Amino acid sequence: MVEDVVRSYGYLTLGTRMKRIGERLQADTQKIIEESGAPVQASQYTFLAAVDRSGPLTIGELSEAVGITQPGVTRTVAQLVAGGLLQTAQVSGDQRRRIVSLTPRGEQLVATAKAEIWPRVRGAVADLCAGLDGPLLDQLAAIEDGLAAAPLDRRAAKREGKP
Amino acid sequence: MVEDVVRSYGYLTLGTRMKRIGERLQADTQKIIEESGAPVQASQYTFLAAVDRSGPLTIGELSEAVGITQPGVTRTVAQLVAGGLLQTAQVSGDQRRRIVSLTPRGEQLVATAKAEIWPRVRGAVADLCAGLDGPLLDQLAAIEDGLAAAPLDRRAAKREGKP
DNA sequence: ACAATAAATATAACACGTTATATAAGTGGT
DNA sequence: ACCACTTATATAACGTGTTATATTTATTGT
Repeated sequence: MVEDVVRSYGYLTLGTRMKRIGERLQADTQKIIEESGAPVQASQYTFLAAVDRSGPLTIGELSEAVGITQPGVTRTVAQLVAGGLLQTAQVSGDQRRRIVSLTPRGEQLVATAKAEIWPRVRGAVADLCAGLDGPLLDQLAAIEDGLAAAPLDRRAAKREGKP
Repeated sequence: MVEDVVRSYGYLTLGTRMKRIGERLQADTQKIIEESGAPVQASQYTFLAAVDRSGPLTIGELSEAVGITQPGVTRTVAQLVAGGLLQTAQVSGDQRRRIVSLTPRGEQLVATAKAEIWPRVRGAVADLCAGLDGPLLDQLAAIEDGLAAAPLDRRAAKREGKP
């Protein structure tokens, strides 16, 4: 067994470590989403959720809302438009802006996600993080250990098996 | 001002959020590295640190040590070999394995990093995380706010200005 | 009114992780 | 000895973020 350098180095490698945990969580979340058969990537839900929550937004506003840079938003929006979940329209009076909104299919997908998928994800993460407290690095270690012991999708299944 | 959806959604978007914070930390770290003129990406330091810490490792062991998948390791090692910082050798008795070790230049780069760069990064992150405690989501919010107020490279500079 | 500047979005090139699969080398049972 | 299986690394295709820059449309100062 080789030592986990990222874990051993503490604050020095905090960025790498948080990114790594985030990717792991997203991958696990993706499995939960796939069990439900929704044709969406975990990261794309963030976009749908933003428009659902705040109403139609321009590309720039959406960029602020989801916290990624504008080129990233432009691309993901294009994918979701191609998938029939989002649509864009021009703003009257400013030809530069485009307003992004949910299509009927997008609305429906969000409604289903709200009812069925998001609660499972939230529950699984809450299960993972239950009782966490104290120094950040300790909590991160607990999350890593927790994920190794039982990934999110297993936690979601378990919670529904015996509520 | 638009609402930050990832932050508002709590546990549901924890993966996205941790990934985002990790990327931000790495980007800030990269700035500190560049001030020192080292020809290395932040994420590549992890590889050098692993070999430095554990001695020569196979690709597979390195994959465990840095916590990323084997294809990712193969690629990054190839880049560092091309950059003259790592070298690989065959294991006698098993032609499949390759052993990765530091070149003299790699050794020197690690020595410099240990003396000059890593302490600055560690100090800046420690400054950012000073006094953090309590629930995970609160700590993440504090980190986000802290980074917005003063990125890591500014914290590193400040600490050296008035110790 | 128009030239210069600013703002919004698009495009290109890259970084760095993933999964799936190919290739080559060892191992074990008959 | 050899066939089947396993193990170690390489390669390919993709996801999703970034920065830098181009393009198009507004805005502003003279």
